[in-house]
Amino acid sequence: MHKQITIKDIAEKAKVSIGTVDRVLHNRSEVSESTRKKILNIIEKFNYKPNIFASTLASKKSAMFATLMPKPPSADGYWNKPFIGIQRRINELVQYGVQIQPFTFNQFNSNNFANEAEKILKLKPDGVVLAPFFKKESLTFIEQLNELNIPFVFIDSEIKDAGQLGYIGQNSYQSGLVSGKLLDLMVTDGNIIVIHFAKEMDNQNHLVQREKGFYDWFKNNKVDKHRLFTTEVTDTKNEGWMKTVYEQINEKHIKGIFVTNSKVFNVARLVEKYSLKDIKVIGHDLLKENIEFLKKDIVQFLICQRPEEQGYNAINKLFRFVVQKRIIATENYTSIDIVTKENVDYYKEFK
Amino acid sequence: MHKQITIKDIAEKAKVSIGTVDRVLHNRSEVSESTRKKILNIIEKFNYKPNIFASTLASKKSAMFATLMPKPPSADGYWNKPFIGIQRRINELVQYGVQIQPFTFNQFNSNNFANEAEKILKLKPDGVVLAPFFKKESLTFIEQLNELNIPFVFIDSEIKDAGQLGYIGQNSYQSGLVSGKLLDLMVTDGNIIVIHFAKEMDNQNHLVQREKGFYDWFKNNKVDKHRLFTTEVTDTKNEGWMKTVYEQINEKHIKGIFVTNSKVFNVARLVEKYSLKDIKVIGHDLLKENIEFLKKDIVQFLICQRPEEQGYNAINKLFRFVVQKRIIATENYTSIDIVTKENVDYYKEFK
DNA sequence: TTTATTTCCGTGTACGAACACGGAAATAAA
DNA sequence: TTTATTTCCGTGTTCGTACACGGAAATAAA
Repeated sequence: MHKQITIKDIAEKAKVSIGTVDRVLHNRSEVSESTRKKILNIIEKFNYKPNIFASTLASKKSAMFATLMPKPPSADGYWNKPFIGIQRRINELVQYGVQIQPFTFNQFNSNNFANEAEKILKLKPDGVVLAPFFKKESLTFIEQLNELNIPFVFIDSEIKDAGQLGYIGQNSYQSGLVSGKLLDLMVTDGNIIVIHFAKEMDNQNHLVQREKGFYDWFKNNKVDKHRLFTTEVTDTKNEGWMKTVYEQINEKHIKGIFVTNSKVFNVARLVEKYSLKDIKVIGHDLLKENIEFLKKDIVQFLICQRPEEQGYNAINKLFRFVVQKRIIATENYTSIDIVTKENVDYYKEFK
Repeated sequence: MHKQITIKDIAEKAKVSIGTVDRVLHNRSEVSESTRKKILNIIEKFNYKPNIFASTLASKKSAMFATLMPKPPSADGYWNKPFIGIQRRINELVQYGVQIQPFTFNQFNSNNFANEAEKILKLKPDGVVLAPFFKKESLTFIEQLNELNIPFVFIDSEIKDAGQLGYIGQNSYQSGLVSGKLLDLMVTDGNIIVIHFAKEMDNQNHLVQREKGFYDWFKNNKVDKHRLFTTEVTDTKNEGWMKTVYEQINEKHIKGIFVTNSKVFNVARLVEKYSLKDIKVIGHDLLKENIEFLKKDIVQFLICQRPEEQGYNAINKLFRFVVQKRIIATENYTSIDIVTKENVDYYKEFK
């Protein structure tokens, strides 16, 4: 092992005591300018790196992180997945004394979001993982986090230049391009429809971006052999929506469907119910049910973004910054994975 | 932080000295059966976990790992990539005192492999990352590793049940299926050719498996609108091979080409040289040149396996097992990534 | 010059585990 | 009973950093 220089070594080289070096390292109290410089030079020259083991052992501080994400409606819901990754990284870090305090909010209630954010602030955690679902509320939350000097990372979606430690999520526009390409490849003739399953499109910037990318692919590549339509389905509680969509499919000679989020299983159910043939379907995310339809070849492609990995990485970012005091890359666009029947088995499990 | 119990605590509870507890923990020397049991009970009951920081600090042991992989022919060669990932993980682990000793061998010389393996054995590292290119030589190497109790992981390809800590690589057959699906999707009429660029197919089990998967996709899906051909190109030093392949393309009415490894740029050059139109090309791996051809739309898809991540994970596996003494999952099939012009930017960089 | 105040810095202890040394108690051999 | 041998266990030091305490030296105020 390449021998690392220690504080003691530095002290010897600089002909001062360990305490003095310590003061320089932590600007603890006054040190004369001359010896400070001397010590800093040596630190620089010999590339001193504190021994993380001794450091944490001596300081015996432990970090507590908070997460703020939508509450998943069921055990299969999308938002369980980032949390699985978060849990996993936390488990790995128990020996480092890292703890987590999860908070969730109702996706349709911005007040709830604000309340939970308030709770987090009271807790004064050492770091926050945040899905900035409601922009206004997120901004006030972030402002306070910045004031308290609490680092935070965005997950899933982001607000630019808000002082975040980083963002972890997908480039939705770009993933729309991918969907466009794939659906065009499969649909030789006939038209295409984009379906949004969402109660309120306001806070669903992802879906808008994906649609935009999707349309742009056809524009950019000058493909005009199909006409494109878009529709929104706000309520899937009763199956009334199916009829409406089914009629559209028939009337508009639809041969390809792009669902802008993980609710593609709805369309798959529709396809099954009406025994539609020759319809190609693309959607998002590896929900259990989506995978089943993928294997049955009712859905041809799923675009996925490794949500577990995102959660894992979010905590990891905080850990590296807060505990290990490393410098962190801000950017973190997740890969846009193209998943099909043939390779889905190698994405399902999260390593 | 949930307070962890310490050796001192155990000693107090058991009314013995710290040294005794220490002896029980490390079976260092004799301890009377009664006190041993008493201590073990307390350890069990309070779920004692050694403080990893104090432990590593005190023992100041450091691990040394060796790697044995093919020597890349150039700085752009495929085999640089796993090594980049290895380096990266090693860098992260310097503070843990982890070191690495890389060994490479000539892909066309099994003696060279054996020699390098010999060197590694002399070194007695704490772990080995190994690409078992030559089966016979690998087996004798592995046997000795097992004797010396040196854990090892396979990378890229594997030998089943050889006592490895794990395997990290792709399922080649399955990736062949994916290539089949994609190429069929793009090629509406015309025939398809599979090209192996390899000097000796003997040690290239991957390529064989990929071809097999490729063919099987058409068989399984009862697609017989194209005829399939296979050819091998053993030498690309001079451009003579191009003419031969070009003639085949014409004669056999080829509209789709599948290259079973990273040398797909060769075919792309051919396509450019002869200004071929309407030819769809699929290959493997994100080499710089391959990416360029992907962006130019001369290659339509690249199947990729995140080689950097594989290297990273290989070292990580060893680290977790050797240094952190954790239990490790053996299996580790890498994802089969479908990369296209539209999503390549999110695979290029290795995080 | 004496006393008060500021600036500067050395010493000592703690963190929790690893390990070495050697001493006491128990047992066996003389 | 004395000596030798084995079984068992306590004490003390080390790893490298963090941090508290307080003392000496330098400067300012009396």
